[in-house]
Amino acid sequence: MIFFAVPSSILRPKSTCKRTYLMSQFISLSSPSSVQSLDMSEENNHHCPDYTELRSNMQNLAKSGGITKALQAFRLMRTAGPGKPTVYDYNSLVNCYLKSENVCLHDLSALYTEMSTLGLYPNASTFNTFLKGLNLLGESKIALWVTIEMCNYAFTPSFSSLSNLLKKCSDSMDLEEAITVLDLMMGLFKEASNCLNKMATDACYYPTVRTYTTIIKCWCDNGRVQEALSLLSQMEKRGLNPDIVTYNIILRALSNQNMVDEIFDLFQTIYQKDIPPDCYTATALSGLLKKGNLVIARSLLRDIIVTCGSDIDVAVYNVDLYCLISCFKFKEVSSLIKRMRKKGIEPNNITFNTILKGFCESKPMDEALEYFKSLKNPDLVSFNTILSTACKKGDIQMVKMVIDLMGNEGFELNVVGFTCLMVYYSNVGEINDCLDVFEHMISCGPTPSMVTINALMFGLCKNGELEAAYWFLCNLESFGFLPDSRTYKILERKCKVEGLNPDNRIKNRMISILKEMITNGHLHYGS
DNA sequence: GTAGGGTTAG
Repeated sequence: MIFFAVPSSILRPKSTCKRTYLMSQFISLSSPSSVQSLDMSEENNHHCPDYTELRSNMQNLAKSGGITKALQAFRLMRTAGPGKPTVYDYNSLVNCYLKSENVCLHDLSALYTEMSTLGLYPNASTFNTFLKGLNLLGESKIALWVTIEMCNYAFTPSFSSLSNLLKKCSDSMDLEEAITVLDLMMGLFKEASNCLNKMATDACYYPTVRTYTTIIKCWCDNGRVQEALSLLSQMEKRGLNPDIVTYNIILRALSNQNMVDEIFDLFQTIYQKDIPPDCYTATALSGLLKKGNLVIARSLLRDIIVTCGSDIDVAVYNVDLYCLISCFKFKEVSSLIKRMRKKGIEPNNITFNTILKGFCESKPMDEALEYFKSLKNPDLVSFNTILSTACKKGDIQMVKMVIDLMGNEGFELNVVGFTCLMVYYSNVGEINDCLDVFEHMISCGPTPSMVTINALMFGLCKNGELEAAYWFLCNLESFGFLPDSRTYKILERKCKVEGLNPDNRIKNRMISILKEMITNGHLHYGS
């Protein structure tokens, strides 16, 4: 609710939005036992506010700037059930307070203290929200303290928030503080290589193949394959020979990014060095399959399976199965399963879910559902697979049925399920309901992922809400998210379709939108 | 007893 206050206001009329059957169903699914009777005041003895009502009351009090009453309302939320209020509620409290016209350091400090009093464990958004408030107040010294506290909690401040802080410190000639911020900015980017260099100069801590591999994995997981490759050559220069584990990690990253030439080079190196590939080498190719490079992936996979001989495990069979299904070779699926069992390898849930996905993508819905019902132990991924298909097809009856079924089987919607629902709503043009789902995630969890963010970005663009999409992109960081390459691509593509120059379009639109938001009192910070 | 790797859903 709070997170999306601005774009919602762009999209919606002032009247309250409708709650569909589906919305109430999944909200009750995500917080099944949170509704309890509670007296709010003596005059209101017969009224029993639920969690949503308590939260809304707390938010309104915080927005009006009455910090004492807002904190009382926040504490009252404890009566709404175990685990309440959540850290999301707490972040919402702080965010609402920042929207009031009475923001002062004393109150902000009282709010910070409340976190430890109630034993709440902060998340990255908690710190980003406080930093936003301190930025608003121009309190750079305290902002630096909060940033260090954020690092102590093992969260990483964004580069731009550090950059902003650095500017503030430099402007006020706080040289010592500016150097501290600069130091923090340099851990973000140079920590790993500095650490390696320091280790290399000290014989006692000389980095090993495993040390390098650990860091290479970190780079790969963050999509920084080029850095990973340069680290690979650095370790070789230092006389450390990468082994199959190192190569598998790099191969997986290359495969995920569809870097075919580099994959061939890597295989050439592996074979030249006479390092035999293993099961992990085979499964590292799944990214290539997902990118549609079926012929190359299958040929490499075949070679590996021949080399591995009888050592292949269930994961390799699953990737092989993925190949068959991607090539629509359903008739060969049962013989593969038979081969697995003959070798004493029992198919697992991943095997069945891979087949289910195949049914969902290339068979009529009733056949997919039939296969789903035949599963002995469907897990959350099975449910999400069928839910995703129903959502993509815009089949509301099926969506309802799957959600009801999940509830009956004791499964709660996770971030993937919620994202599927957002996709459904944006596909059928119900962008307000899509926003409702997103607001629900922000307020009550589960925490949205970058896939969720991009699904929303896609939904906004698809429904012609470019202004909201630009606003959303430009404000992501303030709320603890960093746009990835896909986020930008979605906007770029939309601009191309409309024959617009993305740079000018974004720039001009943003200026006018921000001006309008400031005029209307929606935006209180940054610019 | 001690460091690093994979396959299914958004």
